Amino acid sequence: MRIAPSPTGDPHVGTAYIALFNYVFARKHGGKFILRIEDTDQERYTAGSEAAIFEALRWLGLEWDEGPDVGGPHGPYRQSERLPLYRREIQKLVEKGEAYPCFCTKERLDQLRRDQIAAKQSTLGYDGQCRSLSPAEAAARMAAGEAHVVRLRVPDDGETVFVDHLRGEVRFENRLIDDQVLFKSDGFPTYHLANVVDDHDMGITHVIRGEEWITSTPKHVLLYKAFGWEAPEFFHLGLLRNEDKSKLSKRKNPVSVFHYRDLGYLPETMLNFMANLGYSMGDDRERFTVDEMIAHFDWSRVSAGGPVFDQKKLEAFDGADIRAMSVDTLYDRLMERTLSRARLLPLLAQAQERVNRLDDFIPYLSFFFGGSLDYGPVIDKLKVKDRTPAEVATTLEAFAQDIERDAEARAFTAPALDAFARGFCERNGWKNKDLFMLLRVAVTGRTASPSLFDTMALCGKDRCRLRIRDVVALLRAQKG
RNA sequence: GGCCCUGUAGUCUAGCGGUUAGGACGUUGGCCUCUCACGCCGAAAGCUCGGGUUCAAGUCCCGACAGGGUCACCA
Repeated sequence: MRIAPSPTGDPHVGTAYIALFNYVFARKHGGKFILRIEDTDQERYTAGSEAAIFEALRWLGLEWDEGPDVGGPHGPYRQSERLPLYRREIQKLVEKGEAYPCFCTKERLDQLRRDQIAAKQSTLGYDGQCRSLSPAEAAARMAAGEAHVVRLRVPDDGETVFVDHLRGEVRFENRLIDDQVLFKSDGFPTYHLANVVDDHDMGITHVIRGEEWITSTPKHVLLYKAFGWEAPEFFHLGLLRNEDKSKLSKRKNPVSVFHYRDLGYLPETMLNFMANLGYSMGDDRERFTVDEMIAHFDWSRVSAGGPVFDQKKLEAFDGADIRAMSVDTLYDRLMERTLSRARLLPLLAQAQERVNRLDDFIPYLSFFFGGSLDYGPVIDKLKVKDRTPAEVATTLEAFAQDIERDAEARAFTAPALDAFARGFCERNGWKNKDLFMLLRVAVTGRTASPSLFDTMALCGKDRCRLRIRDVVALLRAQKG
């Protein structure tokens, strides 16, 4: 069993969801739960997100047996550190004729795609131009240093069948499967190659992943066959959804595990809630621990549909669990996370300059805690001179989105936010004053607060994002 | 659009040929109560549609429809 996230942003609840099922299944059968980092995409790689994945999974208590930080007999556990292995394996495939080098340029492929779309061709894909290159010619061109990728030679006829243990037999016609790129011209393997090679090398017997992978599974099966390896068992879990049933997304929902952690949801409740999204005990029990789930776990009780991630129900579960604690335990939990010394100290430093009595600290600092705010008292402050509410909403939304695209601002530190916000105003023709006040009101619900960017940094990205989202919705709901 | 997956109340689910279709969130009525919340009791709300198979179908088969995913030198 393994969970193999790629470090490309904040740790996603979908990753945690899949991890839960991998973890439970591994524990149930005494197998190993392996964490492997799939960092073969240099462009999307973001620093720090690997550590964030560790943090998120550990917060939930989903400890792995082998991984980059804990080691194990199958290391290394980062794909970027396994490059020689992929090179060796792809070489074997080429020698066997199961894969071939392809010298087609990006431009030619783009053009090919456009032509296919223009011709209303139902099946898009590579036309196989380099398939028939003689080994000698290919070798010569490679020796000349010509840029190339390596593709899998997918059979033209027949079909590839595999069993998904949640759905039964799934069949794909081979002629509809593209000659997948296995090795990129930048010297990195693609997901398909790295995944198959690693799963085999690490002795992965059961692949539990999201339904989004189901259409690439035949490619993987073909790859196992090309290598002459036995394929693992496959289980594709339904995808977590937004309320409108589309794949759970940052646009429409808080999807970072840290959002839930930082707003004070209980990790064990998160786990129980996610377990209910797809798993059922069979009786009417829905409140259970991970250990109970492990003891009970059976694939026949897992449903294949993609569940909506219902915040309301999570909230209800969390409330019930809070109520079930002794006040003593509640105190400990609160101090340990919400009112920890580490968290409080920087907040107190901010309040110290603005507060006169000890008792005023808590009310003053209130906006650093909790989730959504009541904008009733400051509703008028959400207006910006000469701009429509719709315009303001769009700008706020763009601001929140663009932060993610900025390598510095993404880290959400005060100086980075400051620089980013100023740049954002310049790019979008906004006065600093206008945007800053708007943000202040959105994030704090007040017109007076500590320095905006310190405040945002201290509130945390997820809390800010939630509130900005709230304000955007509020503005859109207003007419005009 | 091609291919693939899925289809029980608004949402998460139980059901695996014969049930008054069960539970939970949400919604809602009431009780409790100085208020709110909690708690307790109750209610409304569901088998996507159409064909088969069968004495009998939410349960099996086929088709339609709907939703989702996927068609990259991203994972």
